Amino acid sequence: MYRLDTSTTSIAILFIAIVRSGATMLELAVLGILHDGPLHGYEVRKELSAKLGAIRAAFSYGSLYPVLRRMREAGWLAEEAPDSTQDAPPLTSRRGKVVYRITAEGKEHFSRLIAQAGPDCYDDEAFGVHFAFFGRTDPAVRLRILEGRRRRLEEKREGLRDTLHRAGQRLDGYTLELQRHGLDAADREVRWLNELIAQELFPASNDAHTSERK
Amino acid sequence: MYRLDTSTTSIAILFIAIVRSGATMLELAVLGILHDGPLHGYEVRKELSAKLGAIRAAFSYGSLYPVLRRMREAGWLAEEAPDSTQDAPPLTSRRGKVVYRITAEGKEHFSRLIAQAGPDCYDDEAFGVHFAFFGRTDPAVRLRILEGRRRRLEEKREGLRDTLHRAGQRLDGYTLELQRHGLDAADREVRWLNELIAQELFPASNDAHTSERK
DNA sequence: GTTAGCATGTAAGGAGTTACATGATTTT
DNA sequence: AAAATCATGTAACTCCTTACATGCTAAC
Repeated sequence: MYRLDTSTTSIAILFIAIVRSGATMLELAVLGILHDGPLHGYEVRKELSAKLGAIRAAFSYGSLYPVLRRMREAGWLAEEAPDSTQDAPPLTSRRGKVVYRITAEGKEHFSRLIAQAGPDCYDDEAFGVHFAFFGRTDPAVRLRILEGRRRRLEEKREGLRDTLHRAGQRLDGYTLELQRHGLDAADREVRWLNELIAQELFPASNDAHTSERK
Repeated sequence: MYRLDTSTTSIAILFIAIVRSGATMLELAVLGILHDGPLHGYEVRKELSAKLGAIRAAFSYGSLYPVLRRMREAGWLAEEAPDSTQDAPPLTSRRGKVVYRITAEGKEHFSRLIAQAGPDCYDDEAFGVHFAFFGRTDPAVRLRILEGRRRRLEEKREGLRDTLHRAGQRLDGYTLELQRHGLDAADREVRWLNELIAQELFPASNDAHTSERK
């Protein structure tokens, strides 16, 4: 009995350790972006800014570079040999570009992070980052995330409607306007998600209104 | 000359200290919410959640309580005497509710924070918080913030359009969809801001389409 | 008399930013 | 040769969350 308890505990701890191992958005995004080919830090930021421009401002170098180093140390990234390509070899002293590529371990880690996709990933930002990498995400996981996000937004909508009804009269005009705008945005995003979910379920008709019913 | 230099430096440091003195969103929000009357911590969170529900999730107690304490120490809040009202006096030992009210200094600080309103306050969240307290904001400052926010969104829109045009073909369908949705949301918010700005400038016609032209 | 909800707090740490410091390469 | 831009990095700090710990009050 004691033995069983102990091993159960160990497994639980291991599980927790895996589940909550520093899955920051930045790490996920870096793995995702390097999936498409090696880049150096500066380029990583640019690509990330383009890919995630819709959902957040650019990451600062102050967070990017340390993360790249840590990810290399963890084995998820490796420094690309600077040879082969016609980059003039440094010749003088050091401090050239450092080109990173994703390793096999890195790809595995990325898949694990994506598949895990817990309730955290229904937040505005986390959802956006996950969505941006849907191209490399399992269809079942895609659906789960879309539905989770929709759920989250529906809750938010309810909260806002509640506030408008129950406390509406004692809120000033600007606050009311803010609630209305938020409610509207949430409504729109729910509709957007509905379309996306429908497309995931019935990937058929590529837009044009076909005569098929439903 | 030396004297002048030294005092100039001192003034500069003091100025910096004032300008960048921990103007967190939470502090601003607490001051704003207590402007309407004294509350204890638990209630502060509830009121804040209602007021800011459109723009962010509830603050955690883990940040709220320490902030309340620091703000009391700074003199912006004071503990409301628990007397007068019919709250049964504690009788036994301690740890009753702690009711906070805003002080005169707190009101001043709030006004200063609002009037300052730098470029930081055009971010999604900071803008939302500032907007929520427009009822206590000087009209000129309101206009400045609305226009700054609009500017910010226009830049974002440009960035997104750029990405769609210049890198559109090498982005996958999901990423494109994300950009389009972001662009749409930005468009909408710009239009919303345009209406708000118009209302600030010409506070007349309270909605109904009057026959006045323009 | 014990569960559930109200209420207050602390300690540790996560995920980033800002500001700084430096060097290489390209443009003017 | 100066200025701009590309490129890498560190140290200190900020703001907030999670997880924990505690106690009071009402309802069942």
